Amino acid sequence: MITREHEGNPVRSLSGAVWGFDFPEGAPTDPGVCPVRDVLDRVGQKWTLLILISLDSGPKRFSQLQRMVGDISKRMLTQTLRQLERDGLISRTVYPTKPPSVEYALTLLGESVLAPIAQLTSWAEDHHDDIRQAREKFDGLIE
Amino acid sequence: MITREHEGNPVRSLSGAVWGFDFPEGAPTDPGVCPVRDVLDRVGQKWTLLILISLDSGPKRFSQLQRMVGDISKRMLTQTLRQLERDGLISRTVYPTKPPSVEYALTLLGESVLAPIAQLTSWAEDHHDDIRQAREKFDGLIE
DNA sequence: CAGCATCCGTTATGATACTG
DNA sequence: CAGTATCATAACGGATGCTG
Repeated sequence: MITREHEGNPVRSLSGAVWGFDFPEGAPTDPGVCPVRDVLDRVGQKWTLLILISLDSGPKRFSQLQRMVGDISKRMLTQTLRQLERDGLISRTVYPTKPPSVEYALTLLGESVLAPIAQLTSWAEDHHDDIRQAREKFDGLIE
Repeated sequence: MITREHEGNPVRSLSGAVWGFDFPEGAPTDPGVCPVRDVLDRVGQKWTLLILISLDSGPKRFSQLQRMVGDISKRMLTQTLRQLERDGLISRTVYPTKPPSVEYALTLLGESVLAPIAQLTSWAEDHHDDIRQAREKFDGLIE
């Protein structure tokens, strides 16, 4: 739900029929109350998608992911992996070898989110020419 | 394409068959080269979706949007609208009345992006219980 | 009404060094 | 190997005041 409890505020519903959820006034983007917001935020984060996509081809170890994703720092890799783990999208398994190795893998939930994400990236692929042209036109006009 | 020109870098393709694009090493998230990244960034931005959804029910004026979206500042509303206009997702029409009124509306491109976005928000709706439970479990374990 | 300019605090991200 | 800790910086976002 894109909603926020905001006592005493008038609530007007927008496109509820189309979107399947109500869309009241107040700040509909308050995280912690709005899981849609959470998901959207994750998607927008710099490394989340790259990691999920990397894991789509099977479980990977920490350093393996770091090489696959490219120039991500250990700091951001750790942070993003933790978030994804907390959200239940990936699993983390420690093998007590020496030195230790840790394996990350998509959970069923993590696999399921890749479908709608693929829709979005597919749209981007299909329309990036339109977007590029629109930008050139726009930038040409303002100068 | 989630790619970056990174001269002299070895390029390994990941899941190209599944994702419809190559996914080389280097920093695949460099904006300006990667429209997918662009779109994803927009989606993750705080107000983009709320504005697009608001416009889904028909053209709106500036102050009308500000009321609908809730507590967005004029600054952010202007900024986000400009971006969307530049990307060709919305149109901006100025009516030279006094005082002036400006109407924003979805373009065909803007309408088309709402479909994949609806997929994603729908997924979030369907699975927000799973996510919430995963978080509780995770947070319970680390304390 | 519909902005734009400015200031300023918060958050996101990166670089680097250290550890079990 | 797989992190953690610390520091620095850049991008984001909000508040306010001004203007055609």
